[in-house]
Amino acid sequence: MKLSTRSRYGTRLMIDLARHGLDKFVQLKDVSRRQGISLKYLEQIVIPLKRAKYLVSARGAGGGYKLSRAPEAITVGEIVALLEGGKNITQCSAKPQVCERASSCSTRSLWIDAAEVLFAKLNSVTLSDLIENKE
Amino acid sequence: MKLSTRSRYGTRLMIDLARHGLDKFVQLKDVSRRQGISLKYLEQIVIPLKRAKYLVSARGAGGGYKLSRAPEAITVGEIVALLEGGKNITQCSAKPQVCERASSCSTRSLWIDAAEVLFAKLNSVTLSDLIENKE
DNA sequence: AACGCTCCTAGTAAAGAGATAGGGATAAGA
DNA sequence: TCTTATCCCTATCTCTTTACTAGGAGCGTT
Repeated sequence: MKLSTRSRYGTRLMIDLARHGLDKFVQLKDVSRRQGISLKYLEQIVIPLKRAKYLVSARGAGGGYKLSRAPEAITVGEIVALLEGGKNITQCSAKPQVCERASSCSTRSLWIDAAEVLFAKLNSVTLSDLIENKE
Repeated sequence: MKLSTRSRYGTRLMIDLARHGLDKFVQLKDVSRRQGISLKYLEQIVIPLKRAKYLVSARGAGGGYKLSRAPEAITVGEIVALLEGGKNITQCSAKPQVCERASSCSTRSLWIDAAEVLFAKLNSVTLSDLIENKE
């Protein structure tokens, strides 16, 4: 029941871009230095974020990444859902077939409801809400 | 970001006891059969629940377990928090010292708030709320 | 005394987390 | 055109956790 480093680092990466990359491309090298996260690890985390079009990239010297939308239009919930691989807290939420009891299980709908309130909270916070506080 | 089987099985165990063990002791063997969970695994899951006084046991022939409180007085949130080892979604929530950035991290308080709404939801549901539905 | 149950301690296989490593593709600038 | 900076892709590796399985000791009822 712990958030993975992928979600947490991914969120920090996005906040870093929101802080420094509104107009220009920001290099992962710099994010790595500022956030204290290994460059090679960041390179992996950035892939799904790029595929999902949350950011755009430029290759070659002087390249980097920047947000493809305004920070106000990107919620933490979206980032977490993307990097965690879904909005579910249990396997049976999305795939009832993994448990033969799913159809009649009184706990299953609770796990689904719980995940819903969790992501409702995360979706209520945008990147711009998190820029304010100093590093 | 997935609930462990310990929490999920533990919750089902407690519900099973709420259904069948209000007045008498129920054997884990029977819970195992009804819930389709290995007896040996249940024996492990039951330990923290017993230590935390959510249930009482009787040894020897005819022994077993039963709830120590009314089903209305036990919430799923308590069970999950116990079996997951806390109400936190990140390590840094309870132990800021694991991350040198904790004191100034704008995401940390978000992870804490998110865990709070999650457990608020789980705490709003008691065992008796879950007995109603058929197995 | 025999049996049935809880209780305690180990062990273990598989998966996932959290990285590290090496090099290829691409584009800017000298 | 060459060099360099950067993204991009794939593979590998270690460690921890998860999800069990196993064996037997302790205890109490019958």
